[in-house]
Amino acid sequence: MTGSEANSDDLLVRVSLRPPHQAPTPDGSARDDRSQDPRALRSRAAIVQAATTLFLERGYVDTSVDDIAARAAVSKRTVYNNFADKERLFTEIVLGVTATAEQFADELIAPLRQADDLPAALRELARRHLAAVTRLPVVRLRRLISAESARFPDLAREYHRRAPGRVLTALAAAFADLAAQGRLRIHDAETAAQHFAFLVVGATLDRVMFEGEAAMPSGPELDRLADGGVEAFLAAYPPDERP
Amino acid sequence: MTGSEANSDDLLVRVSLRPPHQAPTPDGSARDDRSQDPRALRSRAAIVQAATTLFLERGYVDTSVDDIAARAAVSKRTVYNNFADKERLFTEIVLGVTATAEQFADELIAPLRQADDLPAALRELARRHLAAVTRLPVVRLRRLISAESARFPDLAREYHRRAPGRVLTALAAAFADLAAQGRLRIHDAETAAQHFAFLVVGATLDRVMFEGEAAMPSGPELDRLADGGVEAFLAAYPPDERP
DNA sequence: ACCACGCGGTACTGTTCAGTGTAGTATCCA
DNA sequence: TGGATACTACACTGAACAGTACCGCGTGGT
Repeated sequence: MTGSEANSDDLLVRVSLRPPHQAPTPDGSARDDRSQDPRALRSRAAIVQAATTLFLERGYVDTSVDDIAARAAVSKRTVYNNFADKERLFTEIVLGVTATAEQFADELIAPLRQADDLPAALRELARRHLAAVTRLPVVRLRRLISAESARFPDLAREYHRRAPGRVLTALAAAFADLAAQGRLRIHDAETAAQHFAFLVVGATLDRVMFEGEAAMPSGPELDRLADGGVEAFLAAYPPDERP
Repeated sequence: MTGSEANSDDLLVRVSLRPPHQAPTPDGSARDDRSQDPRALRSRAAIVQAATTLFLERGYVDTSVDDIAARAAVSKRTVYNNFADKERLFTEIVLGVTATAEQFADELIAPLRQADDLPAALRELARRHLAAVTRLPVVRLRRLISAESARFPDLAREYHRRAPGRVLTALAAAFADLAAQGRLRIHDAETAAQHFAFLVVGATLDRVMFEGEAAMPSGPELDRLADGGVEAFLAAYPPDERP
């Protein structure tokens, strides 16, 4: 287990351990959902961990259920006891990851609203954003989901809406506020948010999507790239001085 | 065959019909390369057409050699007479497409050098670029190559260097010239090129990579997006007036 | 202490697919 | 016209893999 290996922990994967498995008690009787048995919970967690890692490392088709079971130290039967089939396992994992991405987006943008020094806040935001987006498991997730967007179109849409899209909508909302306060000269907040985001992450993300992990820029290089994007943004959308 | 179907013609696929097949005549005798027989040429072209379409439609793993042979109206055996294996067929096709992308990049940037009205030339360039990059087969190619970047790392690097990368280097060179002529206020041409490209195509490309063909913006919408990117770029990197 | 149930192990089914072998046919070129 | 060669059709191998069946075990709840 080398240090450079993709670890699902990196994504803070905390997939719901109480799946909706069946419709909740349509007959009214107390539910014997396997969601209570600690054995089932342990197995389920192990499967999710293993599957997340493997899907990100190898993709959907090149990951077999046998591989997942082996890595989770669980029998294949147990996988199928917890997940109806491979597709549901995949979608559940992606949606779990998506939820954490959504949370990240909100936390990323929040500081902007009470920033005294707007340029400094934007620089900090940009650095965080670029660092997050170029992390290896995130890049792999992007590759994976876009590749499978034909097989799982709804899933791809949902991911995009809640992960990269969420950053843009939150950013646009913050920009709109700042514009209303007269602190940023912006007429179309949504466009400005897109420009900001892709000035900062566009080129690097594109490179990393194709060139392997080897081409990953160093930390200082990432900061330089982020700063360059912010500089261009501030030139295009100049902040008004504080009154 | 519906109008919305991906057609490999869209990419102007003209894969080399004279493959390097074997090392050229190591024994010195005149080579009987199958590259002369019109039967072989016809088969080879049909296979390339079919494989290009199918790989773009379904991806690498979900396209079987049987499918390719059937679509090319050729026996499977003929496929293997022309290409050593599925992987080589794939790489040869991608490299062929890459070559046309490379050519497109050069033709896209060329008009910039003799432009009288620089902002107008940039707007025109941006519209062309965005339109090209969001075309369905191109998007599918991006998905495909990034998805297979683990299986074909060299191929992915090569594609990126020669297709999206080529646009950036050509643009950077043109910007550097314009800056030297005092027509554009730029200190780092490479950074400026990246900013220009991703202001124009970033957000749209990202959306289209995930959301299916359904979410593809209309032509006028694309133009609006391109114009918005150019406007922001010109604000950040103002052109000096012509002397 | 009991026993139900989730578990591991293993073997199995059915299918898909890359790649090969072969024998006979059609096309090219000299 | 004849010899070479690429072609088709089809059968086949071997491997991988999703999903199922079954059995015996051992943990967890009561």
